[in-house]
Amino acid sequence: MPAWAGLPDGWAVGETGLVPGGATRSDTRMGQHKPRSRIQRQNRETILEAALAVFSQHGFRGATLDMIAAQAGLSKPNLLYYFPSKEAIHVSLLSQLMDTWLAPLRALNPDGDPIAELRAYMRRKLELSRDYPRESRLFANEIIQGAPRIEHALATDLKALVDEKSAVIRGWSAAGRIADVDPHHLIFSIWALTQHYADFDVQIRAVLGANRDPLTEAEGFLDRLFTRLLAP
Amino acid sequence: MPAWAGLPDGWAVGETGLVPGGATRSDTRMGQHKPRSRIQRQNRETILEAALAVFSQHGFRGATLDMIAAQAGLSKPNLLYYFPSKEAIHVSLLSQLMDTWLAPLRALNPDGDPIAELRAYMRRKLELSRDYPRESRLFANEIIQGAPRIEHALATDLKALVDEKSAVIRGWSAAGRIADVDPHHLIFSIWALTQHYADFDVQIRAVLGANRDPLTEAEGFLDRLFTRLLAP
DNA sequence: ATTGTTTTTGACCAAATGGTCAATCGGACG
DNA sequence: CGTCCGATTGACCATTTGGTCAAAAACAAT
Repeated sequence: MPAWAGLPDGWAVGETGLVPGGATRSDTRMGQHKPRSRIQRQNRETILEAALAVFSQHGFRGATLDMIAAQAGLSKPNLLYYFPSKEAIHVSLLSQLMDTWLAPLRALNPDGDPIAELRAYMRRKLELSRDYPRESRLFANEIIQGAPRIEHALATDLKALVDEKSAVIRGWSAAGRIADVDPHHLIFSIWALTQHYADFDVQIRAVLGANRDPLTEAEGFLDRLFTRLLAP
Repeated sequence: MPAWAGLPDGWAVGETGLVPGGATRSDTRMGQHKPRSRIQRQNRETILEAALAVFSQHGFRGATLDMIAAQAGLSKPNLLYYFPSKEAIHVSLLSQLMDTWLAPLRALNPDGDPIAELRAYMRRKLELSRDYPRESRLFANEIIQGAPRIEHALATDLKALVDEKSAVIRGWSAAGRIADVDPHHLIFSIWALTQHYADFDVQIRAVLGANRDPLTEAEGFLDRLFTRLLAP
């Protein structure tokens, strides 16, 4: 199963999945690509799971269809029976990822307690780093290389969401309920600090040495950090 | 010229540069690979500069010798006259980079004012993100993919340096001159927050929209953040 | 000019890689 | 049992790519 199964999700968005067999779906309603057979869903999931492992570790170009096929336990032509191309697999992963990735920010409740809400947001993002490091690295790889495949989503969906939540945070500042910090950079700092523990995992473990638990320690550290930063 | 020319550097370390021509250096002292002709130094620099641009944008496997050759204005066989392989170019870049990258931490002065020292460290790292984003991304690419080529340096050189400076910071905490925070995670937070502005540049600009200057804003934000975090 | 050395490159090569295709397999159903 | 259709794959292909090599330029020293 895909790693993000059972998350505060919402599917939606892109999903560039062309149905195998080539034939156009007889379904008239647009965007209704679901009716795949049991075995099809199964294999698509297997492939995406394998592709996640390979893409996140080697990047798009570093990954080969053979690697993904081997990891999935399928033949290469069989991969291409379920996905039209290597890029389609990649895009499919990215579009699923976006939702999972933004869910924690979506959940920021304007009516909750400001500091509690922001700390909860940070903690949820840290949980993603702990539980879904491969997804984090897949995303990081894409952004570092200039986000060729998701730049548009960043400038539209992501920007809209961040702007919306920034307004909320600005309101909290104005009301004196949290310190007066730039909301955008506050959000960036949450991203940076939490994702760092997934993306730079090797480095962190190399520096800390074995028998220390980076993610657990991070929780305490970051909690203190944001508490101090946000105190009015 | 390489982008990091004129930095608080120190060369040293690896430098896996085999001298073209195949002949062994007559120099008896080990590690003395320098005596290259003017044109050789020139072309090696041109190649490394081009390779930095290409590797940092496409990752190791995403980069091709043809891209690098084109960027450098040289023929592909000519590249391989100056470097034995694609990997040698990459390693050469990484080993130079390590020094530049760690210089700011090395400069942390145990006898200075704790908060001023740590803020200065943060600011120097942020300057690296502003002035050498390609180097930052090259490094990030390598770490994300498991640091296959520099894991050893991380576990030895880097760990040693961080441990050393951590002891200093712990001393400051114990003396009540800064708040009691875990030194390792404090350093990680500086890395995360500053490098994020280089590595995730596209995302940040997409979210902030044009006509905002991320790096300048970041300086103020981060200064406030660390001031609040470290206040005893 | 002549000779010797360093640089440069066009032509090639073998391996890797994304993708195609015709043929085969397998199971559901009549 | 036989038919049909989705699933699977071995063989194959064109292109890309890291790397080689022998020959040609450049250049230096006499």
